[in-house]
Amino acid sequence: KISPSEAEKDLNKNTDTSTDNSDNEAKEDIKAENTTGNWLTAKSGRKKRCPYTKHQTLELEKEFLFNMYLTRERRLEISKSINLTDRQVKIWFQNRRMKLKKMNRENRIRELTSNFNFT
Amino acid sequence: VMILRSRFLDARRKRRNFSKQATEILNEYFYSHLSNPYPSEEAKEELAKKCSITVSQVSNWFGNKRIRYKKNIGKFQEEANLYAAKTAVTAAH
DNA sequence: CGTCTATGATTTACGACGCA
DNA sequence: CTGCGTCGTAAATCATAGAC
Repeated sequence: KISPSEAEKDLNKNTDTSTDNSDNEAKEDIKAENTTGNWLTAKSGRKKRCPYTKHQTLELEKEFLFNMYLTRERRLEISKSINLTDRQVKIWFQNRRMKLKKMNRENRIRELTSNFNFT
Repeated sequence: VMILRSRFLDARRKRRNFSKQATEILNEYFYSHLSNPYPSEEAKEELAKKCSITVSQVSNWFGNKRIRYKKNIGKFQEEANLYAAKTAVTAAH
């Protein structure tokens, strides 16, 4: 439960305890280099985000409507038909499922709120 | 009732900038945790409550803030100093 | 009032971790 | 070990509130 993505943060983590009391003075040095911690470490070698065309999105969306999860075969067909790599299609479906989950969460809350206000 | 209902539902559709107080609270947290501005899920919930926004909105805000701050630290220097001073006072007492 | 820029939200792409 | 699942995020991009 505590685990969620702590790993990545651990990499950037610093000892907060040292920050609290700190013996100032040398602060300037520390500050200049470290105030921002390492969290701004850029991710290396990542592919630049490339917005998909309307056609690609539409096809993906249609397929998602048919099934939220893809078989390897289907994934291959689709990626080929819309000119995306199969990795991109895999990731698109993962992201799409997360989006759906988020939408459901919001709808649930909204409904509760509506009832509270109007019934 | 239905009118009020639809009004409420519509209101939610348009994006509004957050209130000044909300932005204040978010910035205070951001600048007082500048070395690691990644609130935990619990912290996000608390911030969401204090700001009267959703946890998702808190996440969006931090995501945007981190990347925009990083992209142009200079532009945020004044703001950073302002909140640093403010939290210093708070901490002082 | 019309231009723009700042701001909140959404879309790609991963890394870290999980499980079978 | 492979391989695909979720989760949280970076970074780019979108949409348009709002400042000017």
